[in-house]
Amino acid sequence: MGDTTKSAQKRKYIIEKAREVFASKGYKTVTMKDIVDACDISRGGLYLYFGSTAEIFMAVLNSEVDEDDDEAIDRALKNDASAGDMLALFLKEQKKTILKKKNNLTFATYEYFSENRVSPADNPIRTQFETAVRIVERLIENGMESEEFYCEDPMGCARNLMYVIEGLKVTSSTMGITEEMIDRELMYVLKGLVPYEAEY
Amino acid sequence: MGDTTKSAQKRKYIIEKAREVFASKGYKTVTMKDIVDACDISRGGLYLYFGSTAEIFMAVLNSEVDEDDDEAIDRALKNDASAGDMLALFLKEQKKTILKKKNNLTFATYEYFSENRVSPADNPIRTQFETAVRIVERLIENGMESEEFYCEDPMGCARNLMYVIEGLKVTSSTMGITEEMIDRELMYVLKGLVPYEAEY
Amino acid sequence: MGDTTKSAQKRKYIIEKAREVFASKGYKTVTMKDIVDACDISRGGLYLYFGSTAEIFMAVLNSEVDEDDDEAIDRALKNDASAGDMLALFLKEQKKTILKKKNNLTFATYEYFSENRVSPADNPIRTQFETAVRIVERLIENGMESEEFYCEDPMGCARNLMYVIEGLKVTSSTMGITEEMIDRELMYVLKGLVPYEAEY
Amino acid sequence: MGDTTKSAQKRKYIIEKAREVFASKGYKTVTMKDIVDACDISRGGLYLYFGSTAEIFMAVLNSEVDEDDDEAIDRALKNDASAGDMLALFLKEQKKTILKKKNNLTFATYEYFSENRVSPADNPIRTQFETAVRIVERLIENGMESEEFYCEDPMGCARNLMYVIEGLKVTSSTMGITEEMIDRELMYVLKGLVPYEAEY
DNA sequence: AATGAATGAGCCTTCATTCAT
DNA sequence: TATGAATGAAGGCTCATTCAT
Repeated sequence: MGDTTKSAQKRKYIIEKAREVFASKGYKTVTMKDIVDACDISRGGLYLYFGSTAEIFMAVLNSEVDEDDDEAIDRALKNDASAGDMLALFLKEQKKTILKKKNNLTFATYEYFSENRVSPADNPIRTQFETAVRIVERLIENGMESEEFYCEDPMGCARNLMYVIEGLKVTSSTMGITEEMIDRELMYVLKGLVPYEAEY
Repeated sequence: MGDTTKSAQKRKYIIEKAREVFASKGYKTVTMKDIVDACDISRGGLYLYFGSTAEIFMAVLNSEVDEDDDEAIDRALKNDASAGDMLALFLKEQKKTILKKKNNLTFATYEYFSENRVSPADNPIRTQFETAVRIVERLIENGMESEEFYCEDPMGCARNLMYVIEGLKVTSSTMGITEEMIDRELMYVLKGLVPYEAEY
Repeated sequence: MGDTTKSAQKRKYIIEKAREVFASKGYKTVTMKDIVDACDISRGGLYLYFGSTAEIFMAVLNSEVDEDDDEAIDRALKNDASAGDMLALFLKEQKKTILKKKNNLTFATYEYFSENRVSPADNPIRTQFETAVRIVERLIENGMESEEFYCEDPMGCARNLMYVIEGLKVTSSTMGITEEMIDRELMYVLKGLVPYEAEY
Repeated sequence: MGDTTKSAQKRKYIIEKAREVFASKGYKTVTMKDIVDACDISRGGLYLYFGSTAEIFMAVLNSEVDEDDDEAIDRALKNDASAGDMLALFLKEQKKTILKKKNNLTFATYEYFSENRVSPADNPIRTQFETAVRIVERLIENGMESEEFYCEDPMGCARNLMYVIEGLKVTSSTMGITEEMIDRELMYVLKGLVPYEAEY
């Protein structure tokens, strides 16, 4: 699996370097020259692989191989973890994403999709958002069966949680945020799920 | 109050025109030329008033003189409105902001403060955010006194609401959003406040 | 008549310099930089006046204010010259055009209209060609009235002459030509016009 | 006759493909990349055979192995055709050349020799031109012997005809031309050859 | 022979910024 | 104050040409 030709390797290398550039500068102000410099290749050389920053950015996004949440969730599922543990794990991953400085593409992605409107179905951040909602909803339902959680509207609660997380992400990108602030918000939502006391 | 000299008038005029530009193009990609064109003044003329797009953008932001929520709230307060009505009014304003296409500086502001990190105290969107939280918190408390609302953690609830709104804003800028989607999320939060049934 | 503002003067200056460039390099291979260098202005400066070499070339062509043949012809007409003298004058001008090295736009014009096909009505070289045919035809007819010339098909003869001249022009641009060669061809045509002997 | 090695075959193949490129784009704007693309070979591969577009163009020209007029003329001569028929045949070939869209190198050739001045003796279009003049002259003389034609200056007439054809060629490249226009001009010249009436 | 990745020069175009008027 | 011409830097893109494989 995976093309291992030299060309494919270099493509991968460019994508990696470009991710760093986008993570630190956002999307809009990144130039082909920025990426050329980061990769230490020639101007023309870059054009052999990508024709524009938009193309590179899409390649960067597509290489984000869902390793984050989903993989961790899958691992957790296989381990017969409790719903509470799994939700905690999910939230831990989200926190990591919100807080990480290096390689954080959140804002660049906002910029890209603010400039290039795509249909909802093709919009990866929307798809990701909706997937996350469904995952959380499922976790809540599982938690209700095992009597770990109590919730009158699991789907509504899942959406509420994800919008809060989206709000935390943008807050982090634009105003700065601390781990405590994230914990406080997540905890508030979780409290609404726990029958008698919070255990997050 | 307010400088009414010709110079001040022109400054104001530039700011108005510039707001339209930022609202439609965002922050990063706006050039001095864009603003010169929008204002229909000379290149050199603009420089007499502002030295960069950053400077103009800050002027635009500072001219956003709290006319939005606060003014409406103030009007409402004077009218002896109930807490429920006032919260409904506040949310209506927020909805309007999220949905409006023209003159919507939300994303440009994100871009600006993502690029120019300022200390929390000087960050107007943070200040605005915190002000909004305090207003909502106060409204909830008022509502509890009048037994319109029931809430165990008014501050937590207020913050939850504002993060959801922040999430809705960025969703609107990047994925598109409908009025129904906004209503659904706001309703979910409000339901948690109503003793027995939702009346929003 | 004629805009005398500084801007118009500079425009004129650029056109003059550009003409020299097109005359020596043809049309296709001329770059904006070539013209910038010839004018000794800045890259950006040129763009204030013209957006492309095509635009400049059209401006050069349009500044070719018919001073050549027509003016000379007009002068001649006013002087009550004989048809023979006038035709001789016309041909002298054509010869000059064919032979001149400096400022000869013939080939550049060929290149331009070979690349940018325009409708016959808008094609200046076609218009010029047809005008010339009509002038020659008229001169022949006048010459017949004054019994200087004899010709069974004045229009056919006029066209034949102009196609020969066109052939001489392109020959000059691509193979080189001498004054003698031109004279020989023109003389051949003229001989067909003279009742008994050639007097050109 | 003819090298049949693989290498020579490939050279031939490149020349053929290149001819199409020059015919459709002219000479000056053709790049090595254009030819590489047309041949579907590698960049480096092309350089094994040719070092520049100029070199390729000369190869294309040299492969134009007089198949056109001369061959047809030769065929005609062998068939004991009359001078009138042969001249008609010659003109038909010329017309075909002027009118054909595909594979028409006329203008590219003009461009090449306008840029690269060569001595008259080495200039293939000049050589071709002069050969054609001599052929026509000969045909006229033959026609006089057989009393098909009458002409006081066969060489002058032959040159006149060929310059007209040159004029028609360039007109075709730059302004467009119809078959009728060509016929009209050729007919005009022929009429001058026919003792009493035209029979072309 | 043949490939095609890589380089770097060169042209295009747009902008921020300055400055004489 | 106000203008807008002028500059030069910066980034985009393409191509001729080379070279390791």
